[in-house]
Amino acid sequence: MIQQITSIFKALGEPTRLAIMKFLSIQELCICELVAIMDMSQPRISQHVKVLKQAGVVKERKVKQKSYFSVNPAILNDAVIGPWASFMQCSIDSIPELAEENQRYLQLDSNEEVLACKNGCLMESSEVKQVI
Amino acid sequence: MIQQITSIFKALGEPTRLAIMKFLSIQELCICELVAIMDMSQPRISQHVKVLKQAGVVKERKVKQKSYFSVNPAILNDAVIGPWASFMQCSIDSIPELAEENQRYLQLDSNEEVLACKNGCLMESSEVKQVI
DNA sequence: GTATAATATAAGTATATCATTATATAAATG
DNA sequence: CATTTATATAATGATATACTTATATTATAC
Repeated sequence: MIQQITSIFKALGEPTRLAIMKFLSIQELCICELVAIMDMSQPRISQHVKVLKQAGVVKERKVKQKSYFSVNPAILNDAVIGPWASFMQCSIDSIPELAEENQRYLQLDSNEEVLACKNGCLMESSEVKQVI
Repeated sequence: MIQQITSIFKALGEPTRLAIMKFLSIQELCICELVAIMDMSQPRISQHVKVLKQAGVVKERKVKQKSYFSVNPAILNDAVIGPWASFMQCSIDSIPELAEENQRYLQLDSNEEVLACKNGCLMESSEVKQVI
């Protein structure tokens, strides 16, 4: 789960790839067209497109020896916001990668450093905002 | 615009920061509590929280000498998906950072490399998917 | 089958990000 | 005002990502 989300956000968190996404959202394009638009080397474009493809935000269509890319149509909903919303809304119990962190979270009150830290300002501290 | 989106996606595209976001979504927490939960050094936590804060996805509340952090409540809607949706849905004309790329995009048909590339497979190529 | 075309991969370098250790700042306490 | 507390910053080293150049792959055309 965490890996999927970081993969998507990492892929989109880079200016060149973001620009590529923008153009692919308007029109299906092949590598050579992206090279012309972005005015960058072919390997650079191929590598960035590969990252986008591995993150699942673009799809490939091969015609003869050429590769046409377009954005995953679900990109504005499920493909990007879906995993993010699921992650933020689900119970931490359901996130295996955070099992140890959750154990420590549930036992914050018996943590020595935190107890020491809370002495004196307990009244003002953490309000529970949301319990799912 | 691009800088804002890459800033947000970069901030969220890292496992440690994603985990921090998850815990902050449940409860406001101070640095020492995050240190205990994540079992990481204090500077490491402070640095990651700083990245999240600069991206605008968490907010800070200072009480005495302590800093409490919580997620920006709009994070599931406006703060993350808003800029992303705006970017993907707006006209490219309205994105100053892509002005040069857009010029080349609009003149793809007179690009020699692209013309050469299209000879022979023009029929099968790019279908316009979306024109805004 | 050889040559060309379109894209992908590899290797090397440069840069950016992450993590650690040490130190600095800012606020509160005695 | 010196000391402790809580957090922030700086400096360094380690790792990851990005970019370039060169080469490999894959498919078509001759």
